[in-house]
Amino acid sequence: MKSAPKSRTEANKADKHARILDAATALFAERGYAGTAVPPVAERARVAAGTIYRFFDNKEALVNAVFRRAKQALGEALFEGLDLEQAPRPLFDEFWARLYRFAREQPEAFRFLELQDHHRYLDETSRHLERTVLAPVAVMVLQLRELGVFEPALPVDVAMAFIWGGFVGVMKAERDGHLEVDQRAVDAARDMAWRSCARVQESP
Amino acid sequence: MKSAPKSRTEANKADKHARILDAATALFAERGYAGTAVPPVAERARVAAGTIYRFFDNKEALVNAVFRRAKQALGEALFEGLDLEQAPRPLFDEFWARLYRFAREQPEAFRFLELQDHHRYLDETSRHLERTVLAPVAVMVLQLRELGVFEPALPVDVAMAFIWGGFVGVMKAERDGHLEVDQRAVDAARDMAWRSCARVQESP
Amino acid sequence: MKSAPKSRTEANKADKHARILDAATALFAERGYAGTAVPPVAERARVAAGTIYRFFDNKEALVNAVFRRAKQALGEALFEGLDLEQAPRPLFDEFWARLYRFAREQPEAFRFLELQDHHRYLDETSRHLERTVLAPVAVMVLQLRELGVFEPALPVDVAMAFIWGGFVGVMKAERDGHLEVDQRAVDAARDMAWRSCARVQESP
Amino acid sequence: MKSAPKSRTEANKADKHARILDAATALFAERGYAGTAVPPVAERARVAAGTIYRFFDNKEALVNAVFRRAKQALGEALFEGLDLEQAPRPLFDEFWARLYRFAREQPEAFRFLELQDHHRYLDETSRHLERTVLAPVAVMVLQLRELGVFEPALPVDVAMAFIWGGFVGVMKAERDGHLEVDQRAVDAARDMAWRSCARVQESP
DNA sequence: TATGAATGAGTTTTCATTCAT
DNA sequence: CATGAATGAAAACTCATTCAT
Repeated sequence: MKSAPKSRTEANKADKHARILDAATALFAERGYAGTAVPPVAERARVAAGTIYRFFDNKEALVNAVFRRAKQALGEALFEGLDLEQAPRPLFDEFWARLYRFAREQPEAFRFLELQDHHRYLDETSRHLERTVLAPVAVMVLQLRELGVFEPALPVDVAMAFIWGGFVGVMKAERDGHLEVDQRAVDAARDMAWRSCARVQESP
Repeated sequence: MKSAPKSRTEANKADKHARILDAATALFAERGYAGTAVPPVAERARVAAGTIYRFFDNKEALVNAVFRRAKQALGEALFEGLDLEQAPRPLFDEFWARLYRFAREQPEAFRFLELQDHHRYLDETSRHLERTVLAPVAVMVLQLRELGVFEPALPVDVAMAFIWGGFVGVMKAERDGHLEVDQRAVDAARDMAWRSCARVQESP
Repeated sequence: MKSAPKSRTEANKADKHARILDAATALFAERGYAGTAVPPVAERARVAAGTIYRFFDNKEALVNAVFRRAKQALGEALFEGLDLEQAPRPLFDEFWARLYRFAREQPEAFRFLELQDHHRYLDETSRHLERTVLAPVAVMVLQLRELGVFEPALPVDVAMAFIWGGFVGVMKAERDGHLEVDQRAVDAARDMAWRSCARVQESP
Repeated sequence: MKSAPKSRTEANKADKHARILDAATALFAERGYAGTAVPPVAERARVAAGTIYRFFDNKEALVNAVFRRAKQALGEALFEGLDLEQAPRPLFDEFWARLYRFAREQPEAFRFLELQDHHRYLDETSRHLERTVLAPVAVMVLQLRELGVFEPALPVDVAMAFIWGGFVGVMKAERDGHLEVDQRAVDAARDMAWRSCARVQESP
């Protein structure tokens, strides 16, 4: 089921393309888009500066490609092969574990996605992806609310924004040195996230 | 009991200083530090570009001043005159209301503070302020945990990062067009925040 | 023989004028004309920057005034009350002593005069002064040559340039740390200068 | 026995480097360091302004490179292949001729070296070169003194500073229009220099 | 008249992009 | 195609000069 074997040249080319995206992701994540010059990206990717322009029209096209790849990777990390038939709490726990694994395994992509000035350079395609990728989460939240596991009055969009923000906040706190995120901390955050949505048991 | 009236010149000077900080806060919030050139800041502040350098040694000193003023304002908005003797839930609600008011009344300061990766340019004084200003929140969380209102196992640092991140996530979702933050949404987010920490009632 | 007493205001004014010239001489000597900003001159002179422009049309007028005062001072130091009737060697020694005293008592003026980029900003009046002030030296050299004390073939202009340059070279070497100019060194230089011109005794 | 021919590109690069140094030497010599802006240097070197910063970190690095090249060139012009075994007077005459040839063939380098107050921008390496290059002259003077050709009491450092200054003074006088330096003048200056050091014949 | 804050043109320096090799 | 030196427009910053007070 493999795709046709690529020629040496093509493989090489794909390789360079990936190296450029890797380098750009890392540097944009660290210094921001405006704060990153193109030549350092080239250097980190071990290509010439001019080569970047054979793959991407300009710096803005590059950052959009970086964004899309990162967002896609996030979507895959969260949902690929996810068993939606599980009981709510195990499903939620797996979701959280996947989120955390993504943040650890692709820290640059995660961090880049959380940069805040995206709106200045994202094109329509990227913006659309932004809206699409996390859509399954909305479905999950909606279902759990219907099932009576989550608060009936919980607004789905608020819930998603809050939980996502909460996770990001924890990871950002670590980067800023306010916190060390070990398994205990991740679990604590996960439990907070769950409780924030879960239906409160009425005392008898 | 007012302080002595300032001379025209002094008032003017303070004025310019403030106008520069205002302009810089707004533009840094919108475009990021590296993405903002000095002349647009000057133009927005209605001063010449060179004037900025009479008040601030360089662009980095300016962004640090912006940061400090914003952080101070946040601290004041959250804690000034806050009655810590209230019952836990009303106290928490007031805290949340103050947070929201700050985000609404000083949107640029809020946005600058929370939507930027500051670590590249903050100096030691600013970093110290960063650590200091929200310290009272930690105290609050700690007390509520001691009182048995919050989960006994709740790690204070994780809780703060998560709730803060959740709030930021909600405001960011609004800016990104994913959400409209009206009173209902704010209340929903507040309730999520509370539940995320609150001790779960054991079923009998 | 004093000039009419000046009013307080006039004295004050003359004072400021002198302070500005002093400050400018010192800073121009140290940093060069182009390397010296006007505000530091004002600060050193304890006047406001704008005040300088009440006394001098612009920076160029200021540097010309500095030049003229320094050159005049040099002329006076060298020739005022000089007894031209002395025997050649004592006359030469006194001349050298006066030159050295000027370099020591007005080091900034001396150093400023030896800066090399004067031609960029000196106006015609200053240039004329340049040519005039040292004219008496030419006369001295000429006479000594006529008297057979100096070499008969000695070109007056070369002799003046060489000796002046030699003295400057010694003082500059001190500034550059290559040399300490004490009395012994001054005397050695003086003797070199004398010998460089003096008629060589034929061996019998 | 030639070195391997350089590729077009390499030659071109070395060329640009040299052109920039040439242009900078000429302009710094004429207007001083602070008085020279970078774009005129670029224009004279027929490169873009930005190109200068590919070769030199900043303007200060450029002026240091200019200084070193000029000082090296002076050292070579004075000492390369100089036959130290000659009789004192012919050796001195050759030294003087070399000095004059340098001033004529590389007027900008000579002028830059001697007509600037370098101490504001020279780095340690340049300062070291400054002290090193003329060291052989000191040796020469010392030997001639030992041999009894020069005055026994002649202080070497004063002698060097005086003679060097004298030469510079003569060349400066020419540039200032006080003098025309033809062979006769050069010879006259050379003889002055010699006499300034030479042991005086006692009358019998 | 003196002040010194403000100005904005000019300076040094950076960097996205091109193009000869 | 890939390279990376070169470009020049734009950024950060300086400073001679002005003018409201």
